[in-house]
Amino acid sequence: MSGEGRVHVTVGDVAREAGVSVATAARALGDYGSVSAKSRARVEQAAASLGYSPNMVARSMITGSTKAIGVIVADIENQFFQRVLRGITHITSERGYDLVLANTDESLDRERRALRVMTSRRVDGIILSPTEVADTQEIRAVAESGVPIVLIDRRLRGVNVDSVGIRNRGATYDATNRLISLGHKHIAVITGGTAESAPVLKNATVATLRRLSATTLGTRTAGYREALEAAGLAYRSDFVAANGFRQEDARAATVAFFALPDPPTAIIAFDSLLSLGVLQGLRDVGARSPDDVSLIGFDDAPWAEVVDPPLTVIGQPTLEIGVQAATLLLDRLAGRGRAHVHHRLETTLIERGSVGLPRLNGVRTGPGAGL
Amino acid sequence: MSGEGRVHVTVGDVAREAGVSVATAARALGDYGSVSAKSRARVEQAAASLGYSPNMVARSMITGSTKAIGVIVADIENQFFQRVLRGITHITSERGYDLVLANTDESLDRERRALRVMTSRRVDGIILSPTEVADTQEIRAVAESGVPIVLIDRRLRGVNVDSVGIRNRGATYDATNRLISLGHKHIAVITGGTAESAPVLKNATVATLRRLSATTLGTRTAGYREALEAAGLAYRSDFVAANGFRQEDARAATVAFFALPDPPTAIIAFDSLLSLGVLQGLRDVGARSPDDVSLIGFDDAPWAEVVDPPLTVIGQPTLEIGVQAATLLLDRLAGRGRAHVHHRLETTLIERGSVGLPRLNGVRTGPGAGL
DNA sequence: CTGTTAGCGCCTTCAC
DNA sequence: GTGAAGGCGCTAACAG
Repeated sequence: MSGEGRVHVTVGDVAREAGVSVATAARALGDYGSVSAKSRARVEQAAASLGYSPNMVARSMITGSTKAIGVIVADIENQFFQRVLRGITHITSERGYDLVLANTDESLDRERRALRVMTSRRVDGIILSPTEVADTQEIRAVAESGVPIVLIDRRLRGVNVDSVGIRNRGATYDATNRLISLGHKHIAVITGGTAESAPVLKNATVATLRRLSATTLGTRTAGYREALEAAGLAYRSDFVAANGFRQEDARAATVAFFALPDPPTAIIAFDSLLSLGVLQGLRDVGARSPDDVSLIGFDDAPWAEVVDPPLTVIGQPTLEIGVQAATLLLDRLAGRGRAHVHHRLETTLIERGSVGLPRLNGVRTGPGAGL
Repeated sequence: MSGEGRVHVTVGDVAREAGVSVATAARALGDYGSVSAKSRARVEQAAASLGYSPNMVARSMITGSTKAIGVIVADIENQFFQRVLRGITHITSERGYDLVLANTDESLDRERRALRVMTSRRVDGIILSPTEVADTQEIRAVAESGVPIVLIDRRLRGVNVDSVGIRNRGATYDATNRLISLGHKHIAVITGGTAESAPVLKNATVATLRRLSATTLGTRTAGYREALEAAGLAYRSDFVAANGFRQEDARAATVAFFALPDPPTAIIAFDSLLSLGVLQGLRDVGARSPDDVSLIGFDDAPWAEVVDPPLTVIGQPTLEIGVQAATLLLDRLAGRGRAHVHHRLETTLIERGSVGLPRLNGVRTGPGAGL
């Protein structure tokens, strides 16, 4: 066994050692109230010699604040959330808050559990990237219980909390448009949606998609559809893949696209992991980008520049999303209460080498030169 | 403002509502002791109608266990730690533990702070990836205070705690050997070390490197040096880059290699982010892999297969490292105390397209065919 | 500036 | 099986 079970030094111990009262010791140790320089010195010395470590759980109990922020992400392995996480820690660690982390893997059930964990741990606030089919009921309940929540990436209709994300519809609208302007008429999207959302993403009307904007995917799909419509291009549900958000799923979807009698000449992938899957799928079927298909990914990953071909992407200010989310939350905790806000940050189309003219009957054609 | 400041329902409230004593309510709610089915039902119903949420901080205070694990990683943005984290959550969430996360960015000071945070929060155990120049003093103190610690990735001499990592020396030894067998004589490494460790990594003897195996980098460098020695190849300190662990640093180091009168014909990068930097640096100087230089990366990233060229890597069982670390820790918490162990997992050289014959005077030569 | 006292919400004896 | 009382370590209020 490992020692005789953790015995901690308390303020009382320090006080005794320093020859002062618990209150004075606590004041010096907790850095509040006023303590004479002399007492403070004695307490600090006693604390050091005894190896005192403040007990945050006791402190939290009395102050009602844990100085902890709950972070619930949909997928830890996604580049996007890692950068966001870093943005969050930048702010929180600077302001003396620690993080309790939970991963939902896009599972609604785990999201609920995570929410309960955070409530139970009495975190001071929560930063949450809701799953696509979020349980607004539970989120709303937590928010109403008085724990500030900031949603990232996704916004939820009917839930009155802050949110930070990007202009999803505009981003895909612009990207789709870029492809259309090059002459592409057969543009497919890999949404990353799962079995639950697939029917909606594939068959709902644009109006419905926009209304159900609980989902990032819905909104992005809407932007794509709208660009198609604006250009008078036909929409085909078989060009919308929604078979999962993992790399392998995107790979399979890509292969499936090329099994179609008339494969798409361009593909937009809704996140960086999916882009990777498309690249693999392309290899599987022996297609080359941009010669055979143009490809636009979402999220500028560190590898985007060195893949073959260098990937054209819709860049999101990921770090900034985290920074803003944390700032919003901590400001609210600091009492600077105000109406709830929804920050929509801008994206940038970063053009590299994966977009070109459409290939028609084996010949590349189009109104202008490639990118 | 957001409501009148979080008022929580307590066991007392539930007890009153259910018409039982606090003790009985607490027993039903906390699921311990024995409660009649009837009381339990009434308590549960009262809890549900009141929206009771157990207060973990109060519970922790009395039980002495927070059911929380502190995870301290060196770099959240590194692929390696993300996978490890996922491995950890697999196990911990299943066994009812939550995670408190801290990032050190390879800063010793932040590592100390993180350790203090974890102590203060009274986490039940800690999983830590120590910085290269770890403060064994502080880590040892925490371990001796009775909080179990499991080290990941890196092992620390003189600190008596569990650790999980890979056979670092063997991995680089084998990789270097592979290159040597193809005829490479000028092999460089990008260690990712920083200014502090650079002099040691570049100039220490192999024996010293092995002894100071606090560091992964030291051990990896030792493996590289030993392979060189075994083959009778000269060691050159200007072939060892230790100018930082960021992508940009590796890029700069690569460019610097090619400014040498006789650039290396092969490069080994010590982690996946560094590999990416090398790839960029290669582009900067207009060198192609594997024609101009062979490249071996560390850690099989999701993008390794689709970069140009597909990257040959030393694959680590990252997920498994997390799983084993968490399992080790929780088993120890469960009282299954035993001697401290050091798990060294095996790596695999995954050969793809970035390794070939060395280029000599503009002509590729070597004993065999390329990979 | 300092000390005393009460109590945060829960679990744990200890009686009954 | 149930209830009453005590206390985990700390801070908040109030006197001095």
